[in-house]
Amino acid sequence: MPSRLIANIETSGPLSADDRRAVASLVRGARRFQAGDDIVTEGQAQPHCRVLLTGYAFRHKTLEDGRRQILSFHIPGDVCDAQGLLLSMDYGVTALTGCEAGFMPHADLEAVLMRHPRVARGLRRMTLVEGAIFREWMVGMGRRTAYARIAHLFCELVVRLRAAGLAQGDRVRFPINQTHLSDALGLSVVHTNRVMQALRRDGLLSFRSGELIVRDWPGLQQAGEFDPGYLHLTASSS
Amino acid sequence: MPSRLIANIETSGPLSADDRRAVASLVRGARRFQAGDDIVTEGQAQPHCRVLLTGYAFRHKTLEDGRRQILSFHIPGDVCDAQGLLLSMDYGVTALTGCEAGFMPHADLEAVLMRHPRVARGLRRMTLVEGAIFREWMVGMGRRTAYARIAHLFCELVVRLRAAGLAQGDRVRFPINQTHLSDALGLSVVHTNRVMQALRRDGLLSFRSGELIVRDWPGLQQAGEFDPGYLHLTASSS
DNA sequence: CGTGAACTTGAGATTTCTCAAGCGGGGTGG
DNA sequence: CCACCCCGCTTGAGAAATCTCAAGTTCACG
Repeated sequence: MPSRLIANIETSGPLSADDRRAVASLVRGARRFQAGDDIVTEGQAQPHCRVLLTGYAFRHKTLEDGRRQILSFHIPGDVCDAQGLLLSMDYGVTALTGCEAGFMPHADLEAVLMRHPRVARGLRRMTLVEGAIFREWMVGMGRRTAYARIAHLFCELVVRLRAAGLAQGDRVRFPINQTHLSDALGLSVVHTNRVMQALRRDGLLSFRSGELIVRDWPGLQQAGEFDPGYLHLTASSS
Repeated sequence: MPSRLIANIETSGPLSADDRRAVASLVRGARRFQAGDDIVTEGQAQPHCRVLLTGYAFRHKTLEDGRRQILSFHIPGDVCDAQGLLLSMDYGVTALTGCEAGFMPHADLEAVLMRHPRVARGLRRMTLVEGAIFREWMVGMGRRTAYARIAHLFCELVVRLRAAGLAQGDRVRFPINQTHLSDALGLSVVHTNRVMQALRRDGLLSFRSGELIVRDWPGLQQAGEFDPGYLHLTASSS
């Protein structure tokens, strides 16, 4: 069932049939969520980790006065709250589309980590890649203009979705709106809107109702100073 | 020797004498670095991970045109490049003061992770806390003003250094200058300077030649919207 | 046909940046 | 011992990026 999760784990090296079986039986009870539902609520402890099976979601931290920072976007095969295994949850995860998420009971997960070192290593690698993406976002928010930041995010999404086989050529269906975009990039909606217009005007992309079409891939990469290395999509290590 | 590292690992639960011995014999050859030296060079693969034993350091990504983003500050007991074990290094680590760093050969580290689950869990927890700090910085850069961002960073440093026993009451010796500060917070040096003056004027802190004195701790926390939860300093889990 | 969400526009206010220069102390060569 | 120099801090002033508020538009949907 959780074949995308298994594929993710295997980027750090192939699993044995037994490893795969262990992961498969670890993931239970797929539950459906509607767009906008909380999959994981900020601050609330859970006895299991959630794995996204289908659909999209995003992680966020929300301040008291409503300011929100989106921390990452999740695609099928991502573990939403690996953090919950050892730490309290300091962020929430919300469904971006209707989606299905399975869960992995913490105790069982611990047992698998213990008995299946290749699985443990794969999950470790996934956590590290996640950290690498956080760092790249930090560079964007700290040191890139709005124009470059938006271009960069779109490059990242396109590359990730392509790698997961969820893109159709230069076209990607990814249902984020300009509010999500602003919250992910630390911009106001108005400014995001204006910069998006500039990106369109410059012929780099089209974007409407959740569908992104890349019109000029080299141009978009250049505008976003995008180098996909940090996504560590190739199976090899250093 | 690497007692601070062991203490860090133990926040996720006590180690056995055997575990501790394993960690101790894993860490080799302390090497000295001068302030400004690269401890880990961006993009360069290494056969070992570096552990900071004494002194301070910081992680950063540097773009071609010189823009730099500081990603985190390291204190004794931190592993600088756990990432290198499984992924190529997409950031560099530079000494902030003269410091000593030991190394843990990757192969030996893998072996310890395999044979000492409590150590593995401790390191896993350390990686997760690191991620939590990244996320909090993202919130700062995306959604907080310069004033709050600076206050927040100082709160974080004070709390971490206190927890490590490296603070003297409300006084903390931490040798960063305003350039480091700007690069960590995504600000220009000029603006950082002006906001620092405002923080002093408001009676929240004093800061000169690498020494920070907190003058009004509740005020500083409030100004930075600081809640230490994300640092996960208490030993317990969720 | 009415409604709401998302997108767009205008205009003025703020924040933050850039450039350019001056200041001050510690270290060094003469 | 002094002059000089460099680094980090500070200041001024104008420019650019980005934000806020407020309103208008579009489009899908019931």
